[in-house]
Amino acid sequence: MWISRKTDYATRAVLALAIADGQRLNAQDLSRRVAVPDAFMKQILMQLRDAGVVRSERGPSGGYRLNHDPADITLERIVRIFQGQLAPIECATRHEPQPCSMEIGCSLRTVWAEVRDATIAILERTDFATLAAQSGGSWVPVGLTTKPYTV
Amino acid sequence: MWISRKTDYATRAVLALAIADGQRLNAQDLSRRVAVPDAFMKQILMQLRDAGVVRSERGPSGGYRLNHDPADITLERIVRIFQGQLAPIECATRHEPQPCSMEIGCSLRTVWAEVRDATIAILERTDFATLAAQSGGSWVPVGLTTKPYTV
DNA sequence: ATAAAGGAGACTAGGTTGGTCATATATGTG
DNA sequence: CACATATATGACCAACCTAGTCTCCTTTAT
Ligand code: SF4
Ligand code: SF4
Repeated sequence: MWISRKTDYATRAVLALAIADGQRLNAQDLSRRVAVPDAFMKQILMQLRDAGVVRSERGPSGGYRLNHDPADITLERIVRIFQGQLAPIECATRHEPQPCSMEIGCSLRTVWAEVRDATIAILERTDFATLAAQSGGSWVPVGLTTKPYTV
Repeated sequence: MWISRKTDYATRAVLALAIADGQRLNAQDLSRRVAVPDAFMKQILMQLRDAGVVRSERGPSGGYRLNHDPADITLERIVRIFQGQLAPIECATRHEPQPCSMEIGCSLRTVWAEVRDATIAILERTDFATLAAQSGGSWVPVGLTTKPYTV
């Protein structure tokens, strides 16, 4: 239970943009498509923009679109933006692990490292082009009446 | 970073007891051996007792010992006691996943399920006899001067 | 000019984490 | 029995994190 709601929301947004296939979507539209409170969605989109994942255009008929080919955006990248390190415990991060007074000869730490590596492997090989393809072009919350992805 | 300090402390305690090989250790001794505040260690040992992992004896020269063969105690079991579900997100738990309005056709969810399965597989195949063996019979915090595991 | 969009940042209720402290109960030893 | 040493129980707490909201400002198409 370590994926925060915010991270989940962000991955939803990126997936929706990947499915939209280059179309520009505004924050409100996007927030309805992925069932996220729109004020919160805006905040999340800012972070995605700062991280270079999406780019924004202002003014009426402005909005957001992906900054790269969906095939080049991995789930690992999005998760890292919002969650930081992927190791289950601080002593087992790949980069600058936090020292622990028990770490000498700690066999637990190698297990956590295994979990870390397995997790990273899965998230790195998962890109949003594949995820979009698996969604078959349609992915909407239950109860959304407006036709999805048609202006 | 989803393993809480408490869970880490609990796994340390169980590993120390596994290394002690059936010897009875009291809370204070144990707390020094694994570098955990002793009042907190007691609280954790209560939870481990309630879960049936350790058994306790009261009075002078009382203490705790493992309730089963270390080979029969998996890391998965200890983690579940303190953390509950192992899935990275509520919608992807094996038992009674939390419904989500986006779940129909959600390709993200299958990825989280992959992460869940990989994690569980590693933690289930890791038992404390193996972990103890890998520690080579000695595992103490830096700075502990008293001879470990010799009365 | 106006309206529709993004941008920046302060604020917060409620829950979780990582503990502490006081007190009661059980038991081995002399 | 008295006493020291242990576990047992439960209340309590500060700090931090989560999941948001709200207000006001700037940009831009028409
Ligand atoms: S005890 Fe081992 S697993 Fe736990 S934090 Fe220290 S090094 Fe890591
Ligand atoms: S959007 Fe998909 S991954 Fe996220 S919570 Fe809903 S079902 Fe799970």
